[in-house]
Amino acid sequence: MSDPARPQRRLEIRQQNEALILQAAEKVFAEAGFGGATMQLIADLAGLPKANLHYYFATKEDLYRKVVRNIFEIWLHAADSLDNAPGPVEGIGTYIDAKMEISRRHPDGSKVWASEVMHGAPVIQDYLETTLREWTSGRASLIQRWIDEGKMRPVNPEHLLYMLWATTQHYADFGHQIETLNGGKPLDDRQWREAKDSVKTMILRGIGAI
Amino acid sequence: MSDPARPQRRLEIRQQNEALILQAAEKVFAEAGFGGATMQLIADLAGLPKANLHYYFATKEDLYRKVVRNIFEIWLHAADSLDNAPGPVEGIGTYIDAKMEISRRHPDGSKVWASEVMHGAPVIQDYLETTLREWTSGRASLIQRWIDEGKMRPVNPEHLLYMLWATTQHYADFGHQIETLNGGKPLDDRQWREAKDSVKTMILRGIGAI
DNA sequence: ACAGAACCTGACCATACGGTCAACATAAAT
DNA sequence: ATTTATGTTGACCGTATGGTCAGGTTCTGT
Repeated sequence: MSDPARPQRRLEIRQQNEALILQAAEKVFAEAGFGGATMQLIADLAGLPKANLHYYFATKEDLYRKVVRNIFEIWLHAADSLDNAPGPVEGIGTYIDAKMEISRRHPDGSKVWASEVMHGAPVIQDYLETTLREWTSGRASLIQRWIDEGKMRPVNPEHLLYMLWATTQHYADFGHQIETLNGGKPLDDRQWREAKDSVKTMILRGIGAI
Repeated sequence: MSDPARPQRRLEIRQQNEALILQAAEKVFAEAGFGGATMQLIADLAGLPKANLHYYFATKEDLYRKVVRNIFEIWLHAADSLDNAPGPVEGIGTYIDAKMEISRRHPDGSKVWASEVMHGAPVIQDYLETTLREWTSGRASLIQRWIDEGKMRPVNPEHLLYMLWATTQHYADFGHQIETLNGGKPLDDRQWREAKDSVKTMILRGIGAI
């Protein structure tokens, strides 16, 4: 039935279904990997018939591609905290907070990203070579500036960035292992705060910023 | 043809073929994930007919299970360096060296392990709950002892262990990303030395051991 | 009211995959 | 020399999966 009160019905439906599918896909890809994921599973989780998925996303690879790019965007935005910071304590401190928060709220995305990179970045390679490369060299310069200004000890900026990525994403990618070592229970609020504090303290002290 | 000069022919063949298959399997599982890997691919890489794989390993899951357990063993042995060390500088320093060396020489194993844990540890869960849990609490006590003896600042031992795992394994699991950011070339000897030094310096300084 | 576009979906298809098996080859034991 | 156990392999099978499509429904502009 046509509904004159909602003139944008078509657009609405499209956006809603695409979001539903992408959300389900992210979870299934995270849990099973690209090869292990099935369109049927994603369809079931999204509550749509499988054929409907193929109406919005031509192929499984196409759907996967969009999931990965979505994640990449979120990743990049987290870096805004690094810029416009007066020094490493605020800049890197907030960056760690932001990335830890993503690991907590968005673990599936982190896993899909890790999986993609581990398998040689078949669909995101171009982004690695352009966007990520620029991003990295930009932040490396920023860190170098802080070093030159005497705000932290001289460390290799690239390896510092790797350490930031590794440490924060570990709480998402290896969340299951951490949960198991935590007696089978996910970290609670207090434990997440402790994790953040530990990471921040060790890294900021490690670079001589505090 | 029978060869009386080699009375152990059977054993030899078995060991050689099993090793060949496990080696090929590790690579394929690392590159494609469990779901994406096919027995045919593993067979081709091992230079054996597919049916032969099923003679030595009943199912794909069985083969995968053995690959994962192999890796787990290597992992645990790397920890010997932690024990019998007089303090954190030597203990954690050598541990980082050992784990970085594994990441460099055995990246496929690291990826398979990461993949397994990311997907909820379907085949290694029991090991996580027994062996790894004991291992972790043992090393956490060791670290706590060092703290009590004033050899390092008070930090949360668990989170320090997570940081050690995350940082070192990152060079294997995200090796492709690092390679891309390094201009498409793998890290050379000098760069690996710099990576090790960076990690060691930042962490040891981060815990106040140096 | 009507036409045309966008959306929906059950049924279907080709393929690829894990796994089996029967027949054979080689090695070891007697 | 003969028998038995172990290793080898091409051909085959059932199933699950990604993807298609025809026919239908709902929406939107005129």
